[in-house]
Amino acid sequence: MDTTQRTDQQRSADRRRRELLEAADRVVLRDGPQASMNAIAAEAGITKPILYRHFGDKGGLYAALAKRHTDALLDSLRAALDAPAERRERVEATLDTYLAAIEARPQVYRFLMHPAEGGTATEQGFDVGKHSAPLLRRMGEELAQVIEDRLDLGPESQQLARVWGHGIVGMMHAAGDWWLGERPCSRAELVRCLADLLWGRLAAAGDRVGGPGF
Amino acid sequence: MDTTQRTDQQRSADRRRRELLEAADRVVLRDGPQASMNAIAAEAGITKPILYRHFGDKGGLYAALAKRHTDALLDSLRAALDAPAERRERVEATLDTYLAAIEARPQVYRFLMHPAEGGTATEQGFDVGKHSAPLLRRMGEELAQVIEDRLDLGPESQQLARVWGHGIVGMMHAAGDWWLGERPCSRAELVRCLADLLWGRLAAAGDRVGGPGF
DNA sequence: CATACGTGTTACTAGCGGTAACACCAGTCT
DNA sequence: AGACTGGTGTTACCGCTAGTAACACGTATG
Repeated sequence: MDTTQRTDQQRSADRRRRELLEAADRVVLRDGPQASMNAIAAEAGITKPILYRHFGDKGGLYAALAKRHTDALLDSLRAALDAPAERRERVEATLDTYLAAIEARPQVYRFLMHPAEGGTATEQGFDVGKHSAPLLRRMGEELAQVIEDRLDLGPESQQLARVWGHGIVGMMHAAGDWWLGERPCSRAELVRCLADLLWGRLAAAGDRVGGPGF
Repeated sequence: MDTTQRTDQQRSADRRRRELLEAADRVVLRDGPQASMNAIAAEAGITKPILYRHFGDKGGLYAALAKRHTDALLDSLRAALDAPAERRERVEATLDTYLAAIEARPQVYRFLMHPAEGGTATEQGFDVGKHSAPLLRRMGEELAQVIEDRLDLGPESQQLARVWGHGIVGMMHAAGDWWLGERPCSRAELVRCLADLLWGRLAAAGDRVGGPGF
């Protein structure tokens, strides 16, 4: 039970864990969020109980899987957000990075957004949104932090930043989801439209003739 | 098999259908989206096969259920959107209506947003967002229509309106979801923050001292 | 009376998430 | 050597789900 041995064991366990996650990744990429534990175990060349020993339950496995992808996406978003350019350019780069990511791997994106939580009715309480889409929450919080750090918003700075963070992320997400399904325009056009919205063109637009205006 | 009799039968079937939907509503309100067909049948005082004869499968029942609530919510939103007031007031009223609805019945809201699609792996294709949240899509499309009808947005009017419709709905949804979970402020404050965002305060805000600005 | 039909049931299948119980194989202590 | 311990793996099972086949009752029509 000396240190070296325990390190070896831990390393071995970690490697196994990574292998299992990669197998799970392949299956989820193939079958979508309904991938069964049986299928994942088979893909990894083992049987179910091993999965359960490593990840506790299906939620644990899915959380581990989601964390990998979420971390990766957040890294690219941070890079776009931190680039040395002026505000509008950076906003557009961030939007474009997100949209490029969901465009490149729609199955992964779908898995992250709709984890399809549990079959046997665990969790009874109606804690809305608690387990819904951790990726959206994390993106919202990160963006809120960036906004609060860099913008001067007066006394209610923190509250505004958090609302805006989650709001902007939601805007990006919903628009991206719709765009991915219908492909009504190019990615660049979508980015420009969204940036225009954030830049207040909605308030600035004139009423159409004959109506009371929106 | 004359016309009168067939009408009678159809009316009877429709009434039964409505009763079943109301029972399903109660169960979903109590158990959340994981409500089982067994539980719904028991609540309605009948057994499973009858449910399947009426709705085909679980997806069919859920779709019928979702349509009722979606229609009701969209009606209130339309009312707020059509009220005789100026643009900003109307936007705020619409936001507030939506937020009040999800605040009043979080279980219904959650059911509408996360239908928890099927246990046995139906649908193999990776049609992202197709089955995800029909409510969001419908709200986005309706808002897009209103925007296009009433605002003068120049040559790319239609495209801008659709992007904005889905984007604004997504913003409202994500912010609402987060707000419902954390309750960081009052509903009125949230509405004001979101309206500020739509009114371009993000672009207008000054940089914080010492940083390059967001 | 028989025949069709709508309404309801029981009893079942196949598959899911999750677990208990057992087998094997390494290294360690006496 | 021989017992003992801990990690890795298995088979076989439980309780649950969605969904279905097959059968039973009541009721109008020929």
